[in-house]
Amino acid sequence: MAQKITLKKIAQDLSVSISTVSKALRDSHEISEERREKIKQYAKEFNYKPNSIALSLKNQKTKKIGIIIPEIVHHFFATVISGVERVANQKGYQVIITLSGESFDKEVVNMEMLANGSIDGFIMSLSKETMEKQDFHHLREVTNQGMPIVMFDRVSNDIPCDKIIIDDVAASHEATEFLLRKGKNKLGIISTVDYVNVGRLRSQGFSQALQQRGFAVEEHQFLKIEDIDNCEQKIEQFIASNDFDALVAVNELFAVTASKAIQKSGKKIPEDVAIVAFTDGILSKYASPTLTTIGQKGEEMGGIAAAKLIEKLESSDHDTESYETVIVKTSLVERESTP
Amino acid sequence: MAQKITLKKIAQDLSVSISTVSKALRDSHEISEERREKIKQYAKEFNYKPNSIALSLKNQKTKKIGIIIPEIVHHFFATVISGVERVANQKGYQVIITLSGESFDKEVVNMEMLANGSIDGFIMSLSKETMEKQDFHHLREVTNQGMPIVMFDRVSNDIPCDKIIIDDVAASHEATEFLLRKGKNKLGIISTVDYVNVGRLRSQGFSQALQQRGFAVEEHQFLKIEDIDNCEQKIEQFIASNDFDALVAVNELFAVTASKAIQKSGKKIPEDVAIVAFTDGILSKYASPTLTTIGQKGEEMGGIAAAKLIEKLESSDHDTESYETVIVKTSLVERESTP
DNA sequence: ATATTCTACGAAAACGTTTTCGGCATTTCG
DNA sequence: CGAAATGCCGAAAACGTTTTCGTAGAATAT
Repeated sequence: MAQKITLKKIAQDLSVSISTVSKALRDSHEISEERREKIKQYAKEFNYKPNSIALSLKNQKTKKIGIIIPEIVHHFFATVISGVERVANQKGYQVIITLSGESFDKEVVNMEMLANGSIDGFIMSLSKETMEKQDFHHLREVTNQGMPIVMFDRVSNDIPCDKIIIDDVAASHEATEFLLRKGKNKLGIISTVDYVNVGRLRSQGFSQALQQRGFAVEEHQFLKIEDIDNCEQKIEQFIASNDFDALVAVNELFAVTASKAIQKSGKKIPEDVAIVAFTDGILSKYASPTLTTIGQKGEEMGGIAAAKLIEKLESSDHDTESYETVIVKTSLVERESTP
Repeated sequence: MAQKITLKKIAQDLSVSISTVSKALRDSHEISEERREKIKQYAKEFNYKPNSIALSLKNQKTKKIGIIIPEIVHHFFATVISGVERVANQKGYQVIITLSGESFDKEVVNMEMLANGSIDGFIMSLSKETMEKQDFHHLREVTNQGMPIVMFDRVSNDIPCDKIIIDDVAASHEATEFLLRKGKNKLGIISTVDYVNVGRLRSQGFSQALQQRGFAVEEHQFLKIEDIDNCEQKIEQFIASNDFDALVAVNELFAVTASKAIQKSGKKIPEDVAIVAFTDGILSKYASPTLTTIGQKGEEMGGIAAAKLIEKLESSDHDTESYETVIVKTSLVERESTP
């Protein structure tokens, strides 16, 4: 009903000019105290709030951050968003989210839609398809226009920008070493296909730890899963055809699926087979048995990403072009799935 | 590096007027074919895309939808967002997300920030604090300005707007009846405090089903949890001090916590105690045993919410003021926690 | 030849701000 | 008393679009 109130309307109603109203509301000493008060009171009464679109156009800043992630229903990504939102909001920024659904095309389209003035900068994690194609022209286009990007988790070395990652190799190394120290010596890893960098790097850390301790590393110890939806069969087979006494899984889902398969086969966790999973999410906490995990601290990563982006946005534009890669420490959370 | 290209720049470079460029790019027959082609080619070469902020200001439409939810790390809310995003994107809209963190104040602030021109309409679920306070002035302010709201899940009857909910009473009734049919007759429910409407309604459905079958309904059968963080102790105590053979839980977390407590006490699921949980999320699917649930279809709810909102936004403004409440059918997903 | 209709383009307004500049009226200073 | 300074306000530009309107010249019709 009540029309949106603008400076113009206030100006008309009070028979002054628009500039006078604007100045009064911004407490300019150019306006006499009497007028200033009258205008401010009127504005308050009608609940005037400056139109943010107009401000964006004027200032060439939107105070909005664009996020592009593969899926929001993955707990890790949800925690990252949560972290981004927290620090962004606190610094007066808002967050626009789009989902690539692991599709390259959708990632490109969403990126283009956001890049046309809707936002000041990006925070993103690449889709699986993008990782596979290694096609980053859309990112390059955006950075060429001077719009900053901060990448996290699934990043590309081809793009110069700030990056927030965990040291996947080191974390996987640590997890593997942890299992070895517990006396396990027949290890396997359930990972993703190699073009997903986190999968490749975690496999690498696994191998490193074994070799360093003088263990052989053979192909049959690696399961690389492409499609998360029907991983069950592959995992069961992987377990049945090997005599593992410990497993590393690159995500919770693989871990809990493996856990169930192991228990179904009559073996005990952690006595017969121990498990360590990446991503300390809700599943690990509530599975039976609960899972020892490598906490990825998504909330923290999101917070750092937002802080870095905003810092770049608010620095006196492009004085120096330097990019940083922040490595967030992981933390091993011990639960029931390891001795 | 390369500056953002605008109509003005194209016009300068090609020595024509801004309006000519605009018309040419929109394929106006007012411009000669020769010029039109030249301009279009130039625009394409420099990858011109109209500035969306300027368009928003001009058209008084942002093509953006604002979402306010309590938390994003709750799987149900994540699925809703996923649904909203899907249909919004498909219809050319983008999605801005803010989180209330169950806080009234943050809900109000976020709402005010978004209402100043940033978006065309809201999709939201109320924070717990807002439900408790029953203070909806911020919603009323927004609707008074003619901005449409669609509420889902946690809604208020005091606000005239479209609503997307499940029939909590009926669903809870159905779940309870299901347990009774399985021969269970000592039932309990683990719910939230009453000011959260879903908790109250689900308790109500539970009672109804029991009464309809001639069972007594006593207070000791109800556990109402306020704080989700340390629900464990309360649930254990609830189970220990009652001799239930079946439980209804209003969310997955309560259910799996109860499940663990029951198993710890040496009882078997579902033989000794059966469990039905609300919200068919990831936890139910992977818990041990897997949980029979009432699927809430968050993705679908989100999709419907977005469709309804966009329909309202694109209808010839305010011809009729009619509001609809859509009740999304729930579906009982049988798994191992019931016989 | 004059009047009318096209064709093809540009000027300008509008969306809602902020800010620079200029100017009138009054006061202060020399 | 004249000049400079000050207080207070409005006009206008700018951000990037789209769209309405006007118009100059050419083509057509009378």
